[in-house]
Amino acid sequence: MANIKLPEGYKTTKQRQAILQLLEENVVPMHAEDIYLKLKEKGIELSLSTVYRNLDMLQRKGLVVKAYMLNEDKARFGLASKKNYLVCQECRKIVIIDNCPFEKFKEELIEVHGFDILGHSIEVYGVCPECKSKVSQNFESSQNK
Amino acid sequence: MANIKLPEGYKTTKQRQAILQLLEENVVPMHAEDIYLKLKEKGIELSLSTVYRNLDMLQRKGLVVKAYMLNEDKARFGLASKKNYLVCQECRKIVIIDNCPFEKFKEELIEVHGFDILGHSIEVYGVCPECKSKVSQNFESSQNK
DNA sequence: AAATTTTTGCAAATGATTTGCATTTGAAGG
DNA sequence: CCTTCAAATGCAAATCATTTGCAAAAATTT
Ligand SMILES: [Mn+2]
Ligand SMILES: [Mn+2]
Ligand SMILES: [Zn+2]
Ligand SMILES: [Zn+2]
Repeated sequence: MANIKLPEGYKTTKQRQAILQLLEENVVPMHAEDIYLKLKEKGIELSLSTVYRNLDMLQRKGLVVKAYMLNEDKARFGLASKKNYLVCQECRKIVIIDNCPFEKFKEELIEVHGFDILGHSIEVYGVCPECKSKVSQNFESSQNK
Repeated sequence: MANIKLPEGYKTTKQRQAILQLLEENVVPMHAEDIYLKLKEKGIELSLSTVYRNLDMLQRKGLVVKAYMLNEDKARFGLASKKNYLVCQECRKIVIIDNCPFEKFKEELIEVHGFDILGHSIEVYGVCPECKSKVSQNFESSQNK
């Protein structure tokens, strides 16, 4: 069901497939433990160390990206294709930024600093429209009492 | 010597001053333990937990930024003013990106996604000019034997 | 279906970060 | 200076995410 091709020499296991599929379904990069728990719920037998081992190898192979979010101390994992995003500070919702504006910027960096550029990651923190309206409602009602 | 004003209610201690000064001197965001060791070397008496406690409070107050670098699992800490940077994958050198190109991009994000934007962080991974030439030297000499 | 290689689960180890608590230090007044 | 009190420190112990060793299970290959 997961349409991601495993690198040469790695076997297809139900645990590995399930992890990849879950990452595909989820826009929000997940904690290792969340992956473990969600798959358990779905009735898939696996262990937390299997989750870690798979994420680690997928990351080394470039299929998965490991990232830390603001004010969090455990890693999140997501498919490498979903790398630039907006994060709502209220509800943790994530919106993928496509048409990444970085490409234009890249040229400039190469020119100015002489770096060979291998990759990048952009995180933008803010409040999503839904939470914005919630917050102003709360503010209004607190004014009224 | 450190020219950073502490937030209201916090006392000036030699440990705190030393940590801030070290962060000021260093372009590269540092591991908590590196801060601890470097200050010990300089003859300053402090403990690792003091380093952590201070970094934590400075981060909550917005003076310090905590970040994880690619392929590292422990946090680095740097002054908040030095937030967007280039990282050399070889030597870990960091080049601060000033004239952050994000501002132009911001408008677009607000318009398209309706987010209120509170902050952002950009990390670019690559190889610096010095390491580029080292790598090609190594390559050439390995070809010659 | 036997042989080979990879993967898994479990329990134990690791290592960064945090915390409790007794003691020291800094700032403010007198 | 001296006193007072909150804030900060050091140390040891605790926490908790992540890693690892090893024997058993599963996937590929013969
Ligand atoms: Mn979680
Ligand atoms: Mn270090
Ligand atoms: Zn939201
Ligand atoms: Zn370099």
